[in-house]
Parts: sequence; structure tokens; C-alpha cells
Amino acid sequence: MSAPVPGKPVRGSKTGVPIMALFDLLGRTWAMGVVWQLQEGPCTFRSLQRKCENISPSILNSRLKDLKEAAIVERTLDGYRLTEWGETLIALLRPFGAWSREWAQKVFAFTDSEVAQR
Amino acid sequence: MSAPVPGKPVRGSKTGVPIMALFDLLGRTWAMGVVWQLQEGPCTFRSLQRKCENISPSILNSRLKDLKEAAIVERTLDGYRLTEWGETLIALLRPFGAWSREWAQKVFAFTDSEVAQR
DNA sequence: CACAATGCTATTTTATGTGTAGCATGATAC
DNA sequence: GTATCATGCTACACATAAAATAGCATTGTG
Repeated sequence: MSAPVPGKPVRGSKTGVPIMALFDLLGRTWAMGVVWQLQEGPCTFRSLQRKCENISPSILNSRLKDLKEAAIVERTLDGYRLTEWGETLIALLRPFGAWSREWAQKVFAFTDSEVAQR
Repeated sequence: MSAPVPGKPVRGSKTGVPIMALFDLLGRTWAMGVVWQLQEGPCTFRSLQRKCENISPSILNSRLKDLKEAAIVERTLDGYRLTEWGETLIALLRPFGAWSREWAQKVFAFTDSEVAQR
């Protein structure tokens, strides 16, 4: 599938409203996970693959392609890293970490230690 | 597909880390779009369907099921609405609206008026 | 009672994602 | 210099999820 571009119809959305294009992009499997893993710094293809629980190379490559076209990720000699746009995006995404831990605790009865170790 | 639950393996993630379970949930087609549309208030099934560009009822129903199990959406006599968890989640999601418009402008050369009308 | 809207379910078709194999390239190790 | 290894992918074949459409039971309205 082609990477979503605001202004053009995207998967599930025909209008191309920017927020829907963004939701389409981030809604693809592992898209947010890849951005999440890149927040700690640049990463090679294989090492990114390992961080993403050995995601299949075809899907990783496809997600990287989407994220590169969206100017969120770029390739360098060190492998892949977040662009400036990627940095501003992960800044918005970061609060989801704490939110998800509280959610796991309160909604799914995770214990403190379960949340801590995960 | 079953709804993702922190602590159990989810689509694409075997560990069940809360953030990955959340990314799995929000990464399903229209999941973020549905939450987004519910931010303005409760909505009936058909009206939600219309707001989501006539998404197919099967996928809407499936997403609502996931979001209900995750305690993000609940059913009331008026139709569906965000729970308290849903409200805290949409608070984190809301900044993506402005981000996506800037992104559309700067990365994809949208004009002010294009962004405004969409 | 006819008619329309609502809230779905079922079914088929198509698009996506998963898993695995493997190959070209470059860096070490001997 | 060649055997070995890691890397960065590509290419399938198979499984799963999403899209599109039809339609039905229920409730409300004139």
C-alpha cells in the first residue's frame, strides 16, 4: 500500500483530511512502535528489528518506507533515525507511555511490579 | 480479532507491554478516528458511521467492541460515548490535530486555506 | 398499518500482515 | 585470501483483517 499523504484519499478515509492521513499512517502495524523505539536514538535495520520483537523484515521495511515518505524518519549512515518532524511527533506520543501503564493497572489490574518490569 | 489486553500478547507484539497493547488497539483501522469523532459528544451508531465517512458497519462494530473492552468507549441510551478513560486519552490525542495540519502544510505543501477547510 | 431510521449481523472479496528463506555486500578472523 | 559472520534487504506463500454490500429485526412516526 502506498504511504498516506494528506490531501489524497487514504486507507479508510476518502477525504485526505490531515488528521485522517496521520491516523492512517500511525495506524499501520508497528508504525507507532517503530517511532517509539527510535526515540532513544538512531538504530540499524537489524537492531530495530530486534527491538520490535523480531518484526518481519518486509513489514519493517514497508513501515520505514511510509515513515520516510512522511518525513518522520530518515536514513543516515548509522541506520534510521527520527527527523525533526519525528522528534516533534514522539514528543506528542511520549505521554502515552505513562497513560498506558496507568490504564493497565486500573483497567486490567496490573500490579505495580508488573507495570514496572514491562 | 480479539481486543488487545495489556499483559497478553497482542497483534504484532508478544510481550503484552502496556504501550504495545495500546498501540495495537489504537493502530487498528479507524480506532483513533472513532475516538476522535466521539470527542464532540455521544453519538449513535449510524451517525458515528456517517461521521467516519461511511465506514462499514462491520468494522465500526468491531472497533467499538475493542474500545468498549478497553474501557475507552461505553454504550449508553444515547448511543456511544467516551468514558473517563476515553476523555483522558482524547486529551493526549487532541494535539495531533494541530500537528497534522502543520505537517500537511510544511511537508506536503498544503496551503492555509486547504488546511482550514479540511 | 405503511414507511423510514436505527443497530446491527452475515457474506464475499480484497488488502494487509506474518513467517521464512535467502541473497548481495561489507567487515572481521585466521 | 578465503571462511565466517552480521547487515540490509527482497521474494515468496500463507494467514488474517478490512472493505463493501445486502439485509433483517426493532423502534418510532404519520
